[in-house]
Amino acid sequence: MDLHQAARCLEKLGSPTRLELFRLLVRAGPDGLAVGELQEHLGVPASTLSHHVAQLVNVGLVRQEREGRVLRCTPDFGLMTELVDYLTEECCRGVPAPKSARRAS
Amino acid sequence: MDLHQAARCLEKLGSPTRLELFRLLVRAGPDGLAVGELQEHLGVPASTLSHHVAQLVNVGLVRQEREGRVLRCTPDFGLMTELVDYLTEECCRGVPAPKSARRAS
DNA sequence: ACATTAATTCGATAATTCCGGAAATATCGT
DNA sequence: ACGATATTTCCGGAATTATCGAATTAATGT
Repeated sequence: MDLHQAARCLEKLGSPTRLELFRLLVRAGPDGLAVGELQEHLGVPASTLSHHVAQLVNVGLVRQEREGRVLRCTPDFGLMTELVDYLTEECCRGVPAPKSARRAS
Repeated sequence: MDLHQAARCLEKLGSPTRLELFRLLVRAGPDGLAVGELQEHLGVPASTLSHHVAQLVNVGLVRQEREGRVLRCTPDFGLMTELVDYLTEECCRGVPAPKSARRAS
């Protein structure tokens, strides 16, 4: 994860609607949620929601898989973890490396 | 840290310029950096930079303290850590708590 | 008071994002 | 083929954000 990818991910998570959307997916179990289910939870018009979902898919934080008429959305835990790791490593401690607890890749 | 505060912070970090700016402050030691020093590193016009800094100050991720003619900027490690913790807790694991409780809960 | 340096605010323009209804596409059941 | 459901794409307007030169405020030294 480099700075530009991190910024793109942060930008997309930096909207209340999209952050909540992503949080719903994370908490929704391994099957994730269909777009329609997201819509019920979030209460935004279909086209608007579609735009938000597309942006998260675009940066890779959400994956979509067709299942009949339904598009099932699942979060990419790996990418999200990379993002959090980047923030922890690059933006949370003053000194380059505190010599202890250096476990991340 | 609630969802809306997290979204506001993420939004402001979600710009390459501001993310690099914040990263510079984090890595700059306890005295942080003056706005002018940031400008040298980032190479962006003074007024543009001032807006970016102001946005980070606005959400509380950066503090400013006057020191003579110079405005010294320092990152708020506490808030940044809260943000990372929020993401870890709310957006990184599918199940509410993975049974083997980690340290803070 | 004046000049100098540091940084912000102003003002105007350009670019981007957000939103949502209407139309289009995809899939399924009959 | 037709109708129903799920979702996206298209389109345009409204709102927001980005950019940066010029003017302005703040602090210091002479």
